[in-house]
Amino acid sequence: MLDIHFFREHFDEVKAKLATKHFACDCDAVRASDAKRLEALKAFEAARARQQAESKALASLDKTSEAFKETVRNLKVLSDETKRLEASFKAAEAEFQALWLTVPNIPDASVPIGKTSQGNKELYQRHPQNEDFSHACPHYELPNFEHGLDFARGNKVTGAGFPFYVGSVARLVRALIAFFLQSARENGYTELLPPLLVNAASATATGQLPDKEGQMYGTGDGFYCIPTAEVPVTNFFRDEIFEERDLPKKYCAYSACFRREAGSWGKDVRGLNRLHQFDKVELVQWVRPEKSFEALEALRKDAEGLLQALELPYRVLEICTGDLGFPHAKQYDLEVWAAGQQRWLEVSSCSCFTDFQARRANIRYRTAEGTLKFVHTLNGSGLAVPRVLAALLENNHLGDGRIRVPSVLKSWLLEEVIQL
RNA sequence: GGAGAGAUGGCUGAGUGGUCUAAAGCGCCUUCCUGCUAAGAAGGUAAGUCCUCAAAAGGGGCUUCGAGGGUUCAAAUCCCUCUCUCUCCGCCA
Repeated sequence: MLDIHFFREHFDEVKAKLATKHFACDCDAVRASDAKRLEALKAFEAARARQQAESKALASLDKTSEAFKETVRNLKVLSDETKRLEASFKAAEAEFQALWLTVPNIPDASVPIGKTSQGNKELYQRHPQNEDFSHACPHYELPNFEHGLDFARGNKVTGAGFPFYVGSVARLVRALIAFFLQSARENGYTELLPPLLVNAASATATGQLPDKEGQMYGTGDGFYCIPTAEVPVTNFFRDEIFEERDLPKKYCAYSACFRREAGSWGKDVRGLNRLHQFDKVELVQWVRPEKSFEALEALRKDAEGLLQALELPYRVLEICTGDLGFPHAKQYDLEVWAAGQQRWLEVSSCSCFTDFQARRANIRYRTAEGTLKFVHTLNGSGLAVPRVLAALLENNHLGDGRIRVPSVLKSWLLEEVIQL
């Protein structure tokens, strides 16, 4: 969430900036609700202060005296009044909080203005040397594709979007995950293996709730299957206070991710392009506020390094205001080129949330001067497996169903070529 | 799943209706003392929020003793519900 004081004092500016995002957010209603709640708060606190002062005086009176009985009679009236004011404050507060949670983060001034993904800005492309796509083929049309990726049985066992990875493809997936984690370690990230279910408080802290409830699988008893390891990992330090000298904190985690992908359909969803369950390594950082945008660039380089090592062509997009996520202040997407499908596939999203998540998750640090401030949080995929796998299968196809394995994976996968 | 015991500040832990403005100890910070160190002395040491103030400092109000509700003029304290932790038993990868 935002800083309410900043919201009050820079109302017009905040309102204008939020309008460039595509989230429904009634700033005027928020402001009115905030004013109403403050008024109710003051009335309630004044009444409570009066009540407590009299109550303190009562304690020193003889319980059998007439003065005692008289004071109790007065206090009964005051008590009723306080309770009435407290109830109306609580109602106003609840109304405000519900509204406040629907206010998205403010986009950073550097973010390009745009209404939809059409407004995203391609910063650059990177291509490996000796790029050769002469045998490229959409991965779902490769000979014997179903041997390595069994969608039919996944469909039988669970449903659409839950494939089995078989044999050499399963080992390739495992190798990719291991490579991603190893790289993260070399870049200074501490590995976590997180819970795959989280509670509502965690999902709220990272901004999935209440905004994206429909995108998550719920267990029906208060838990949600994580849509990304970002959720458990960012919440790892929820309600905690760092010492300034301990920042930045850098953690990474591999996890399965579960997404309903409600509303997605058509050509996009073929093969590995969009799954309900997929594997991903996530990078998360907690940094000092003045370092966050610098850290975002470094984080993006960490993710880009993986694509370079895998010798995959990719491009970097700067996401515009209209395509920016709810808690995001600034975001880059990395898209890999899938030569068979002739299209770009998003494999990483690197984002700075400024203090928006930290405020919700109550993650602070003590400055050298001893004051408490909210940290800034960042995260980025490093990377999402299925689309990287799709690009490898398509770009590295040797023309006969065999797939060349990038040499960087040789520590985890002995074969230089896999056969579907 | 069954039985029992618990949840208090950075930590340990006292507190069974009103002087709780939460004891005491530990830790930490400041100052003093002392060749150095150790020891000692004095003081300080939660967070959130609202008000005051040009701002900061300072001051004041309110909230918070696992969470929520209730009883009462008044709740850390009594009652109810929930969550979590620990011990024992059962089951189990």
